[in-house]
Amino acid sequence: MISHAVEDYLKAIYEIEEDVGHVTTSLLAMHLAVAPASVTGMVQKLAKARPRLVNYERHQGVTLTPAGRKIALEVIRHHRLIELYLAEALGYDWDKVDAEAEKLEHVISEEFEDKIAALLGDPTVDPHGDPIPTKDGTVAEACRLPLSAIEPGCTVRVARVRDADPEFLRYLAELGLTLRAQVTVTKRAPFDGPLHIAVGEAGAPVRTHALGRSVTDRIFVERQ
Amino acid sequence: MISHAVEDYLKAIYEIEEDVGHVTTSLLAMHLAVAPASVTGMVQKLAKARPRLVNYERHQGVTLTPAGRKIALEVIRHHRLIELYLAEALGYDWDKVDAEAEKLEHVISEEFEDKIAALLGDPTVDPHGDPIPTKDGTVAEACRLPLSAIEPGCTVRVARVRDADPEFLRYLAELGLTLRAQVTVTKRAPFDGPLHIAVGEAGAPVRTHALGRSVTDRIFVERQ
DNA sequence: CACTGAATTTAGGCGCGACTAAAAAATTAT
DNA sequence: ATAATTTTTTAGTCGCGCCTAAATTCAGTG
Repeated sequence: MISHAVEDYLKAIYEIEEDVGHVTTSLLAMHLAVAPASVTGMVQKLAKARPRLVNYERHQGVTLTPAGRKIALEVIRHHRLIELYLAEALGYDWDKVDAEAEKLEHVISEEFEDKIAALLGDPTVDPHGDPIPTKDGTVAEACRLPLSAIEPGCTVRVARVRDADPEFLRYLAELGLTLRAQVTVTKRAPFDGPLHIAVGEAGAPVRTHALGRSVTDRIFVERQ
Repeated sequence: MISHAVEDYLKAIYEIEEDVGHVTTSLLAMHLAVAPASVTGMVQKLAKARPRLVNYERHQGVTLTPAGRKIALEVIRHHRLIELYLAEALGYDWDKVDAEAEKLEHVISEEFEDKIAALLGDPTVDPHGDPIPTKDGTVAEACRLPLSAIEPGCTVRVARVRDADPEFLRYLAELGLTLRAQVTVTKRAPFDGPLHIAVGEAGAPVRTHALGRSVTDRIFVERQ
């Protein structure tokens, strides 16, 4: 039996690997809100497990083995399916879904997974635009074009928000910057000045904002 | 923070208290699939907790304190709401809902509870006919009239099935004996002979069965 | 190349909730 | 009333996942 803790470690390793590249003890410790020494201990256990779940050599960081990656993706699939289900079926706001999914992801059965996936029509992204891994363990390439890189004059759509902080998500929602919202970049200040944007669909009231990099770097968009 | 284990103990104590009357160490051990010594240990802890969750004196059995009962009822409310939600919203068969709810009951938030309760229209019974405690901790009197006590000639409705065994529940479903099914008792054999019944609504095809006490004692009915 | 500061690992421990084996208490039978 | 049986409790352990404090190893600088 795989414990919840192990699932959390594997998921965290996958996520850090994905958006930092190299997984260190201290990054894992921060991500999991645990002391670095605890991470070392657990990682050593995962490396000794049969089948091995991670590759580990002291001071060299951690990588997932195929077996470890498989489990990580199953948990992430659960997480993102549940997030979407909570939003679609129960009317959750997008800032609340992460915390609830964090707990549910470890306990739902295969049957539950299949039922909500079918009910949602085998969706490909969760409410933050993160891709939902398929049952056989493939993940679509995530959108990696930050709003901060868009030239003035371009119109794009919000495709992904890379942050789970409820306060940040509520802030974005207030600005109208929800998933699939249309955004036109009107002006880009030199250096690291704010980005001026207009949010809204054609024909609907448009709201304008000036946003710093800490915001625009976390919003990924797709050209239309 | 209340652990899942503590919640399971309090729930088990409540359930045994309800349908046996006196809660002994060994009954609890069986119910929880745990060694009797483990029960003694945990019960002593619950009795020392602040606020005290159970009343306990060695060799005298256990009872819930108001604080313990409150927690037990919250967990049971979760359990039964989830069972009904799984059946209604996700199309689960009634033999599968218990196992899934057993895991989910410990992790859902208040918000989740409220949302599914509202979505189900504040229901009063779960798919097995067990009453769902209200949020303020009141429980409707459960139906206590066993099918085995019904006189030949009487027509009743299935109001509650007091068994969580999936195999048993599938067996009942096969006979047509689901919640709210109409049953007419046609003949009662002397002593502990089988009870002859006819299952089905007026105008619909009726199926007849002969059932032993081990079955008819677990089915509770209401007169129409 | 040695020094310094940061990151990582080792060592030792703790609380939780389970276990087994053995003692003690309660219940039932003689 | 006492002996035999069952139930319950005590005593002592174990694995898990976390902690802190104290080594150790790494990486960047003079």
